[in-house]
Amino acid sequence: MIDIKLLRESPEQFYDASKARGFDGKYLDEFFKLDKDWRDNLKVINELKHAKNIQSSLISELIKKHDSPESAKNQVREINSKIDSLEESQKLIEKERERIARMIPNLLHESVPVCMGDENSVVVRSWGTAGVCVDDVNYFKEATADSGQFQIIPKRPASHVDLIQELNLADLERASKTAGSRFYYLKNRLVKLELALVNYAVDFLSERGFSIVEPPFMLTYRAMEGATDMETFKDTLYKIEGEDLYLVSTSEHPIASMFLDETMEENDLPVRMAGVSPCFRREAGAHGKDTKGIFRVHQFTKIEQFVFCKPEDSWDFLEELLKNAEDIYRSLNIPYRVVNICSGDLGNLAAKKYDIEAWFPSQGKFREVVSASNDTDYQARSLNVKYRTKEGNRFVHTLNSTAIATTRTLVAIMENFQTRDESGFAVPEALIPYTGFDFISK
RNA sequence: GCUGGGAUAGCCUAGCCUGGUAGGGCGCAGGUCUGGAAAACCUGUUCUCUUAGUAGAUCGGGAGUUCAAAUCUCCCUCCCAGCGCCA
Repeated sequence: MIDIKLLRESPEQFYDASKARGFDGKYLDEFFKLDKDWRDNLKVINELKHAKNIQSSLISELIKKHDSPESAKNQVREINSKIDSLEESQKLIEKERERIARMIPNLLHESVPVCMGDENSVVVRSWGTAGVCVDDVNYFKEATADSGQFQIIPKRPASHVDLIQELNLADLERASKTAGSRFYYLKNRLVKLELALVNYAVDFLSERGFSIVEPPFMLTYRAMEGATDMETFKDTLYKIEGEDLYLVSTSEHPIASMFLDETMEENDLPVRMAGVSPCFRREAGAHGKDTKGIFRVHQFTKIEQFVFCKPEDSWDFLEELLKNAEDIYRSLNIPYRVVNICSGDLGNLAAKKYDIEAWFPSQGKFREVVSASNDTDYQARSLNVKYRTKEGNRFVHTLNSTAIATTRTLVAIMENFQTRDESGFAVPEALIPYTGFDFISK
């Protein structure tokens, strides 16, 4: 959530940020109207309570002096009925103000490109030598701002959908029978390769100072609401029937909410954590997109980087998280580009976001595999996570970034390391110590 | 799941039986003192409000009784111990 005090003090920057994100400022107008009502109401309530407290101590004195307190009692009863009705309407105002305040997006970092639509996001750099089919060369050049290295390949490799069925690496039909579309039974060496990716990412991040966390895979509404933007995302979450529990859609959320309502010590910051968890996503609204295979699924495993830090350090940490993720993809030898996501395509929490998009030669496209965001104090405020300084308690800054989302990375490997004859694919060298084999074929 | 004991400010703790301004300690910050420090003493330590007060709120959460609830009643959550069940 945004800083309400800051919003009252300098509303202009919030109007600017909203405009850049493609919202009109109506909900801000609405907020200010409700906030004024709330404050006016509060003033009256506090005055009444003050009068009540005076009468109350008067009663206590009268009783001590053996005088009759009846008239004072009646006065308190009268005041109480006024307070009751005012507080009732105050509650309604507060609830609505809260609902609107939670919709107000974070301010933007100055380096975020201001525009609508993901095609306008700025390509920061590209890496690796991509295998590009003749038909895709123009797209590739454009998508890398003409700076991408590539090698012409005679035709697009087999799609991962065909390959996993051909090589007996997954059973999609039976998963759709037992669980529905967008589920999968992974099989055989693909399971080992997935476990290798998990272990590789865990080791990689351990060596870079992250502690490893396997969080709860479900969260209460309170924790989930603090960690994410429920207004936008509640339709994408699975709810456990009859319980106040939601399946996590990323370990970002259980890790962010780990310190809910806590005050951390300044010396304990920064905290770097690597979360390992399954991610459950309803993918509502994604009908027709990537319907086949394991590219977009309801359940996958992800290793996530998360940082709690002091406000003055968070922009450096965004670069650190991006570098870690890039280094992982470089070590796997998967070509990619880095994109600075433009204002119209940012989530409400993020002040700035980089995506890493891997090259998928059989789709002839760059597709998102990593998303690294600085949420500044926005998430920490909703979760009430502070740290102690000599000048008082301040909200921490939080950042998150994918390290490896297994299914998409598996697809990237299958497509980029495929043999010309489509009979199999190589295991990236960095993973061989984890798999114990260097090739997957029939 | 059952029985019992708990939850008070960053931490520890008193108050609860018997309703009437939440007290103390530690830690931290500032001050007095000092050449400097320690000790001692003093002040402060959570949240809200643009009339910043002789203001309001706050004792795990919610509801109730009452003029008044940390305190009494009911419901819920979590923690601890014992018992039960269990991969």
